[in-house]
Amino acid sequence: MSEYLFANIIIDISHEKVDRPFQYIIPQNLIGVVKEGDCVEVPFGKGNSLREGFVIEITQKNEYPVERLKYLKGLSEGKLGVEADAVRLASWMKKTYGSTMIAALKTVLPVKKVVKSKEIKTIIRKRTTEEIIFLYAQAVRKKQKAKVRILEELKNEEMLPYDLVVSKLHVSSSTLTSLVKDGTIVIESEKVYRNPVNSSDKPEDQKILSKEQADIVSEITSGMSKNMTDTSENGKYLIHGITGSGKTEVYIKLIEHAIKEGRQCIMLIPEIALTYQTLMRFYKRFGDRVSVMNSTLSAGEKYDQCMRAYNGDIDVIIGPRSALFVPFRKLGLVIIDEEHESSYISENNPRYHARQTAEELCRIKGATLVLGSATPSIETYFLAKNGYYKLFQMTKRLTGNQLAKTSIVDLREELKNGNRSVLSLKLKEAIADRLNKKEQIMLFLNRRGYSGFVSCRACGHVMKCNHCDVSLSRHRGGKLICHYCGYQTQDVKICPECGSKYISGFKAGTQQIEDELKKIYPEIRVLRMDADTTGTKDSYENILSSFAEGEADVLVGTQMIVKGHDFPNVTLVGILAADLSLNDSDFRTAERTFQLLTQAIGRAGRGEKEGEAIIQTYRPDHYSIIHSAHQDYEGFYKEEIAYRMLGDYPPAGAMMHIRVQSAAEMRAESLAKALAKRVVGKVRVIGPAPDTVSKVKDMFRFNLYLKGEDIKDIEMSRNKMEEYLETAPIITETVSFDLY
DNA sequence: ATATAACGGTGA
DNA sequence: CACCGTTATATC
Repeated sequence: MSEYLFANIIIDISHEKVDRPFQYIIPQNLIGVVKEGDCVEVPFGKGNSLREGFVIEITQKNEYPVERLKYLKGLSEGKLGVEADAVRLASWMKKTYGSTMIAALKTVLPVKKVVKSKEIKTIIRKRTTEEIIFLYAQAVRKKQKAKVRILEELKNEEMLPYDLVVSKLHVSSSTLTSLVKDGTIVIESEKVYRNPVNSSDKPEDQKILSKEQADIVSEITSGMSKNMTDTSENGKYLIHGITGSGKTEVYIKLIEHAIKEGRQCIMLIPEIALTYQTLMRFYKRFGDRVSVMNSTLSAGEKYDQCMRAYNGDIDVIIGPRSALFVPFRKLGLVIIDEEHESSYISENNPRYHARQTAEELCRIKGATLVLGSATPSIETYFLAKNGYYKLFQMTKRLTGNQLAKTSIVDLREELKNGNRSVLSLKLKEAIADRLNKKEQIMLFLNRRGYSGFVSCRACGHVMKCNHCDVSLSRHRGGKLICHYCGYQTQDVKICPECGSKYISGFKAGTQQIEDELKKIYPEIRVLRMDADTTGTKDSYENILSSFAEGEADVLVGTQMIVKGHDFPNVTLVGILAADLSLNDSDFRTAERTFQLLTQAIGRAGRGEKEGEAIIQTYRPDHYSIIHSAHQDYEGFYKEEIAYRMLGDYPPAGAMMHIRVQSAAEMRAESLAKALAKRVVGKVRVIGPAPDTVSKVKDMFRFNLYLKGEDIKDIEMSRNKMEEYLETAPIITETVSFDLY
């Protein structure tokens, strides 16, 4: 320890490797003046030439002998606007999510990588539309599916981006070479890349907005324009629009407006929903001013994208949460589509939440934030109701076709009537009907939360914790444990509600369903999609596209099948056990169930034909199921928010989840207990208790929950815990903090 | 980035 | 071995 204060500084971040901070002494007169995230001038190198750097940490510990440290020169006005903004954002992330500054910087700054410049290839059509149509018909006849897909696109487009065709249309390079050989197309490299699809000369794409859409666009754009002169107050909006109400068109208009004002846009999309159709709409409108980022890009390619943005070569970036950190100089608009999606929360450190981070980014940049969803998260909707976001409702479907006719089947009745199959009578009939009509079916198995909870097959009763209103799960040794508070009780043999002996852990996988279907309809062609059948991202897309091509009658799957893709020929959606996710042990289960069901129902009847949805459940009276069957978000919200208020769950109060992992069970538990003692302020501690998955890869997990009215108390408690962790003798333990 | 140390080849 | 050009290395 010494009497000095030191500043850890990163020099000239855009050029240097980010992971090397240098330490300087803060001179007396600057103590209290220099803050974390500030841009400062320091003498650097042998010549002591003055360089600009960013303060990432202020500390009393010197990592280096004091005699060899230099003095910080002073504050710099920091003309590197983009970098300074990034550092500010990183500093906010560090504070909010409790990561290290280095980790935060690494996510925020584009990591410089030596890039072997990969040429961008373009496919150019060499035949007339008539010839293409002829070839298309020929391909259909020969059942050349890949060729059909590409020719279909070529009917309308003179040229297509090569990457997009390969990745999103699943056309292999061999297919393309054969097309090149017979002279249908040529492939050109980026050097001579011209973009014929210009935003201005494509008037047929300028769809006329409905009144609903136009009103939203005009209100948000006028706010954006005001923002040009006064950036102190940036607009924040939530668009609640049912599926098919035309949100994308609104986004496009908003982006156009921002570009007209010389500003750039970031549009976040859940990775899984990045479909070819959606992308093409943006390409057609914005040509080469738009760029897409996805997880298949290499680090070098990602860096390339960032440089293009930095140099002003593009105006729009579309991508998953990491696209938020693309360094635009004059960012004017951030759009987050499907705002409620869980993929917006980062899994690794810093565990940032894209919505909150976007909000801070917009504040720093004076940019407008637009959130969109058919089923907004309760938190967001709550904030919108309280005026924090301006709320817009889009209630009309553009196509005019109706939402799927939805019915609920009570599985308890089915069992009473002697049907012990996973498929109810009504669903079986509907399946037979669709098979007859050669229409397609999706069966959705809500398997989330299948973690050994115990339910009665006769009455649907689920064993619950007496203190938490969450389900208990069965553990080895005949114990039922609440993973939320740690409450334990003995396993039961007969249902305490109805006395039936049909009480057991619920089991049903996609495999069983496939077997069952094959038994009843031997001819049926089934495609299965779950974590087991989709090892790679590619196989996931392959299954979806072969289903879209009509290669199967039924698609059976878990969550993944309800997102993204439109299948116009699907007229029946069956939800096999709607309440399974209700037995998740966390306060957001009803919300997730509602969202999933709403999305699943929305899959039926996307084309011309009318759709039908059948929800099978043991809980036909549960509000999340009833409201989703009626597609009634508002009704669901009212009940859900009342429940949150009652239990002090977010958004009514702040809540944090702390997970302790250790190879030794005892150590994990005792560390969790030690952490619980560090809590300060008005904070209630719940737990520690073993996680639902109590052991993963030989690491035992314990959870601790903090609840409080004021988020500051919780943050303070977290800081205390982190302080403790620095001194604690931790060997194999890891701790993660997660703010809800 | 940039100064310097270290390296390494060349020609007298 | 002095001399210069290249390359590796550390910068608090």
